Amino acid sequence: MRALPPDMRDKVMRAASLFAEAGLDGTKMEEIAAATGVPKATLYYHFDGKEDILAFLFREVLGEVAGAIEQAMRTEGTAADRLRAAVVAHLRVMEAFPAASCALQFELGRAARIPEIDEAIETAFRGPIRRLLDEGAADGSLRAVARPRTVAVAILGTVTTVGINTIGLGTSRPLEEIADDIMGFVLHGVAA
Amino acid sequence: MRALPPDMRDKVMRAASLFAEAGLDGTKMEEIAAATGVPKATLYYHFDGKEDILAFLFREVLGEVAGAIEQAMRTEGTAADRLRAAVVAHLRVMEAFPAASCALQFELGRAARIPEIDEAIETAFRGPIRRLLDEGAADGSLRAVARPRTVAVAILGTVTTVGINTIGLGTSRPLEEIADDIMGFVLHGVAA
Amino acid sequence: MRALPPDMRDKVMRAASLFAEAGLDGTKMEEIAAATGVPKATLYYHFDGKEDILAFLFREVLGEVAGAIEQAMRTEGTAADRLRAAVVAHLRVMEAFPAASCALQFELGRAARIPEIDEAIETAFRGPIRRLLDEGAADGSLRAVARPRTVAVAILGTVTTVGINTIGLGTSRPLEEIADDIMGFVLHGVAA
Amino acid sequence: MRALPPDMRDKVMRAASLFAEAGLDGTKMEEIAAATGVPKATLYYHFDGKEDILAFLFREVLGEVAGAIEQAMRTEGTAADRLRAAVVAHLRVMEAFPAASCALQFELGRAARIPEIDEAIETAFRGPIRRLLDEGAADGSLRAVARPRTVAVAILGTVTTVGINTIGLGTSRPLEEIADDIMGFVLHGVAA
DNA sequence: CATGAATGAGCTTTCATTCAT
DNA sequence: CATGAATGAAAGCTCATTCAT
Repeated sequence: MRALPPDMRDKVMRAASLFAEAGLDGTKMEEIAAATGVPKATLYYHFDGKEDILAFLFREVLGEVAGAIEQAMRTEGTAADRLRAAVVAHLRVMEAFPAASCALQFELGRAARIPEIDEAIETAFRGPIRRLLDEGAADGSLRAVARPRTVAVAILGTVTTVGINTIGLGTSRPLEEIADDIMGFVLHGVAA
Repeated sequence: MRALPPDMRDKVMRAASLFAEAGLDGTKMEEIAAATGVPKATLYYHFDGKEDILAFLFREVLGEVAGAIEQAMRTEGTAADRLRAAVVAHLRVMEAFPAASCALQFELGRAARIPEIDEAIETAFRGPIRRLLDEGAADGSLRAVARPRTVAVAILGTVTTVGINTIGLGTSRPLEEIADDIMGFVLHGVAA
Repeated sequence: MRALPPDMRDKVMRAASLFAEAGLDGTKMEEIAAATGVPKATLYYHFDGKEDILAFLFREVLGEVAGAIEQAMRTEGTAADRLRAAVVAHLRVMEAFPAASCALQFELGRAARIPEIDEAIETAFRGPIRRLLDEGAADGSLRAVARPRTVAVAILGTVTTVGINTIGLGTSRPLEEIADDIMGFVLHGVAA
Repeated sequence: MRALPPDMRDKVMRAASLFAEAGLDGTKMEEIAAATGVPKATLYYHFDGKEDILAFLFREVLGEVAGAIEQAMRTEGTAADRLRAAVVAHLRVMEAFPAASCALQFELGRAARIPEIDEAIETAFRGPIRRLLDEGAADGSLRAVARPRTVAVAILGTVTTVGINTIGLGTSRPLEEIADDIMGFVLHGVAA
């Protein structure tokens, strides 16, 4: 993949909804060309192929998420507060790039096999969350859990699944409300 | 899809890992024929096509899950106890059919669009869990939540995400231990 | 390449003139399909690709030549007589399959790199001619040459070059006459 | 094609081996650019296209051959002597430009269709040889043949075929020795 | 019932070529 | 003059699906 001209990035981002709708294999280069306004051959000039375009989209979204969560983690307050901020940040990215987020979620199964992507997920999500769990155990705002990695995965699963089920599929509820639902569950569980 | 000869079911189940690895589009009929030992044309005699084979696999797994969860729900004990039993039952099916479970998870994005499948997921998962939440609120073992559907989705997301991350990807930890992790999170959250 | 149905062989032979006209790269599968009456996909069912079709044609022609020359070599008479018979046999094959012979000649440069083809040429041409040179030295009808392989190559070059320049390019002179010209040169050279 | 800068000629000659290896169609402009060190677009600035580059190479080699043979023909001695000198000159050019000579030979089938090239071949090879045959008949060093054109073609076929089979394919035997083999055959044939 | 053989319909990818700078 | 960037126009090949036996 070559360095992209500045305007190309935005054009290519428009392909996200295609991947979200139809997946990698279901999306034809012709369609990407039509949706982005970039001729097929030009896409091949800049990218190594369809898969490379999808990987680019993933990198962009994961980068956004990583940035947003990182920023949330620099917030004042207890670890619990910052966990909420991180969840909100994550949801906000899903709101800003709904199509790409859906694509990421739907292709995640396959995407997670690509080491580069898995690493990016670790960096963007699991790592920060795990750190928050540690800090929360220290500052007393969260309880110490036996397996932080598993819990981080659980939180990630909760946020993305609920996120896709609401934001991703067009149900436009206020983002804060969704965050409340998620945080209620994530913090207190369902026990009485 | 015609009624299957008894040995065919087992043969066709062997195709699950192909779908799990490569997805619907990435799996060729030729490969299914090779993996199952059933000639391509014979598959077409019994099934309507590739998609029909995948749907068959999904139906099988979802049927198993539905059965297992239903059975768990008839257990003695509080709603919280039965929730645990349901989660264990779900994980047990994932353990019994890892490839098909992965396939289901990975193709879920697209699969959820097929009404028949979405309905099956509602019947097998979300419905029972929601009922348990209601019963728990009644018997005092679970707290009353504002949006039971969202919480059901969150629990489902937790179980499947953690499940795929452990069972699906080959990490063979004892199932009870994984269930403990999940239930700790689902019941009590991460708040101190 | 699968075993060909009997009628397919003849149909595919019709592609020879395309290769003769335009070469391997200049001949499109679509054109082969049109010329043979066999659908593109069916060609791919039987052959591994364009190159495999050309290789098939070569094998057929080289097989014919090998057979014809071998038969000529079993003729009565001196080695010189049999050399003439071999040349005539070779020319007769060129006359029977002019297009394929041209294709073979024109693609020979590249074809000769394929070991299988080079071996076939050795078997069909160079070997028999070399044997004739030996036998001629023995029976006194030909002179003993220092490098039989080089002379065999020279004879081959003479026959094919003259053959292509006459038969291959449509000049329809009687074959015996061409053979006379060639044999006059091959036997006696141009010295006074 | 524009007038070439002096260093360009040598750079472009380096493309000969590509054409020899893969032929006109099998050689990509990108590869020519890489092999010559001249950017693709710059090649297009100087040449009309790929074919024009190949034609340039042919013209260069054929020019060399024509010059060498012409010079050989101005030699003292009988026509037979000069025929030998011409063959040696031809072989010497093949030795000096092996790749381009191979390319010429391999693309000859197609090249011969281009009138300009065919004319060049007539001028460089066939014409001079025919003239020698005439002169030889006159000075008594060669015999009078019925069809001088056919014999010229035969000699040309002999020289190029043997040449490619020895020089072209890397067998580095002394050139004079090869010439001896060829002349032995060309002058005296293989009759006892 | 089961299946080997055949094919229609596309899709990705490649590349020669152009052109603005 | 020289060239990096861009693209129109194919073409090779694949694969789901059909059907005669």
